[in-house]
Amino acid sequence: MEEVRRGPWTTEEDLVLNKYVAQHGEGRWNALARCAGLKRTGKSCRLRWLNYLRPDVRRGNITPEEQLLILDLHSRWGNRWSKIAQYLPGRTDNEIKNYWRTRVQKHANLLRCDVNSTTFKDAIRYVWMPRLLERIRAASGGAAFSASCTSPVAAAAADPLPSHPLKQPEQATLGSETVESSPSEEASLTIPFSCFADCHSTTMQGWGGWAADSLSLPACCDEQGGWPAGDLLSSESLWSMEDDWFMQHQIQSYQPYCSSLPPLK
DNA sequence: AACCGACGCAACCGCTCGATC
DNA sequence: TGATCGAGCGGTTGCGTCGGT
Repeated sequence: MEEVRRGPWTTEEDLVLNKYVAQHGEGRWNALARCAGLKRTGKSCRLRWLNYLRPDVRRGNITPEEQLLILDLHSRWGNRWSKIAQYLPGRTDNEIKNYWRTRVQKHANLLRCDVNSTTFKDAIRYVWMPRLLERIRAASGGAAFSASCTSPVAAAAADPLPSHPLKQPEQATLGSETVESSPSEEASLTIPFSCFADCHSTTMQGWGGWAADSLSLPACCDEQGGWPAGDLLSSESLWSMEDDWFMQHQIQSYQPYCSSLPPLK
């Protein structure tokens, strides 16, 4: 029994795997590993291909549009990374999972609340996501979104304030492809990748900059590490951390979208 | 320049599920 | 119907990098 290689893949191994998949296609990974002469497990080959070698894998920072989508889909489905990844072309479940753990959970820690707590979910929904919408809208000038977006997220980003005619399409769409959806769960989900592409050139600094400013506010937390007592949105501390424009428009504009979401599981 | 801790990402591990026999 | 195997998923780990001291 030949020893199985572990650890980082070499360039040579990548070339072999690439060549073999190009010639024979994906699947039957154990057999592939054997036939290609790779001293790796089938699992390892599959993972390397899906997460790194696939030609359509996207690299670089998660864009604000992608962040918004991740937050939205995670609020619906939880840690269903592969399912979430289906709606972010070129992004892998591993990448999204890493993003969540490194960025989102970090902010939950900074706020000293559990990432699964209602408090943090509310913060995401009523503070973080509206801020993302604001940033996306500012970066795109609004026009890029309004042309092609049909998702609630995109509609909320594209529509002039304060009205948001939220659409309820029958099926979810992935770019030009239709994605199978169960009516009860995903009926209102249409993902605007065409408009995402429009906005990719406006990639911002990412999570660490402005998001930290808007969420990492220990002063908002009480001594137990939670938000101050009372309703999150009416908290004086929370109000004071956002600018007037956001308070007057963003939350108002976003709430119809939030209320249109299917119940969280 | 050296050290050190935090961070981010690639890769691994254990488990589940479905197909096949 | 149970055993086996391949594939996929979510959680976890290990290591390289980078910034601060």
